[in-house]
Amino acid sequence: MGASRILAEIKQTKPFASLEQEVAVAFLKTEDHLRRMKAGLFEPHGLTEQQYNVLRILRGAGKDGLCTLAVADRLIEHTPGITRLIDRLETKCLVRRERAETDRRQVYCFVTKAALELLTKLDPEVEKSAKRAFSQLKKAEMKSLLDHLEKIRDAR
Amino acid sequence: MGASRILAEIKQTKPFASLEQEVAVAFLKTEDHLRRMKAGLFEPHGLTEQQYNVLRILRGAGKDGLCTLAVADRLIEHTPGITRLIDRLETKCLVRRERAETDRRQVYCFVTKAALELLTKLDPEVEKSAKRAFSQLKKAEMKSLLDHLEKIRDAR
DNA sequence: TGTTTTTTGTTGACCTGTCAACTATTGTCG
DNA sequence: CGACAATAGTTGACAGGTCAACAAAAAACA
Repeated sequence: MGASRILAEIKQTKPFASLEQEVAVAFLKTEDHLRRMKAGLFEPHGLTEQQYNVLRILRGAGKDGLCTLAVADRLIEHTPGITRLIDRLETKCLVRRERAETDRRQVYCFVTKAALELLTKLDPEVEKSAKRAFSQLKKAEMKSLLDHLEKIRDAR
Repeated sequence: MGASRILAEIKQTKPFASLEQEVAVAFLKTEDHLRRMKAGLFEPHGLTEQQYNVLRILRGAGKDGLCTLAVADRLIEHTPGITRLIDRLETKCLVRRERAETDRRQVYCFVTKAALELLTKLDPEVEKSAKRAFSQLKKAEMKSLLDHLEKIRDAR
């Protein structure tokens, strides 16, 4: 039953080549599930998940701001996309950019007041959504999941 | 130590609002890790992960082929992208398409011989990659992980 | 000082995901 | 049969991830 469940979901008849491949597919399905959930959360506010992540990072940076690549660094993802991502946030007046005087290569980014208000409104929704997403897991299960995820990231 | 590990990875100082949010971030990091791993696997063969998935689905369908939306259905992801995805596979001569005679709206897709050969070459690599990705997990841990992932997908 | 290297950020091109709108064909129902 | 709805697929537009190439400024170095 456990094994056949994922097989049914992907409409395959052949069994998995290995337990590892079954985990890989289950992971993919779960990723997708969570991604849709989050998209549904942010979309009503005109944000994408990545845009929200950038805003959170910038809120964390406070009024010192952060230069562009430092934002990219803290993001899951990396350099080239960040410029355009922040472009869109600037267009929406959620981010303000300013070239550094000391090092004129750097561009510092700051959250605007509007962004802070939006984030404040989103905070409880994000929390609620996370609680719901993992509502079927007990605390101990979540901890075990955290541990497994860590081990996956540690594999070489 | 467990908790501070992810905090360090995302270079945040504030603790997580909740265990649930910590799991969400850990999940995101792990997704990214796996995605890069797979990209590195397929890229040398000129394929993306999605293209590979489509080829596997079509191999599974055998010489009966599958109509376009049936492929999309079996994919994690959905309709509109599928046309262009298959366009690119057709360009590479890995997929052949044919309009159905009985229902002229339908377009059936088939893997080509070249695609089958490519898949045969990839099979052991995919298996090896999956084994390595989850090499730090014992069998029981993988099963527990499968169970947790299922519970996440079940949450409403 | 002047040349070279590194850092910071940006742009172009391509692939994918997503939504809305659209075509063509088939099915339904009065 | 003819209007209308449903189905299969396609297209356009935009967000994002990714790579390679690039410009500007700063740092290193001879």
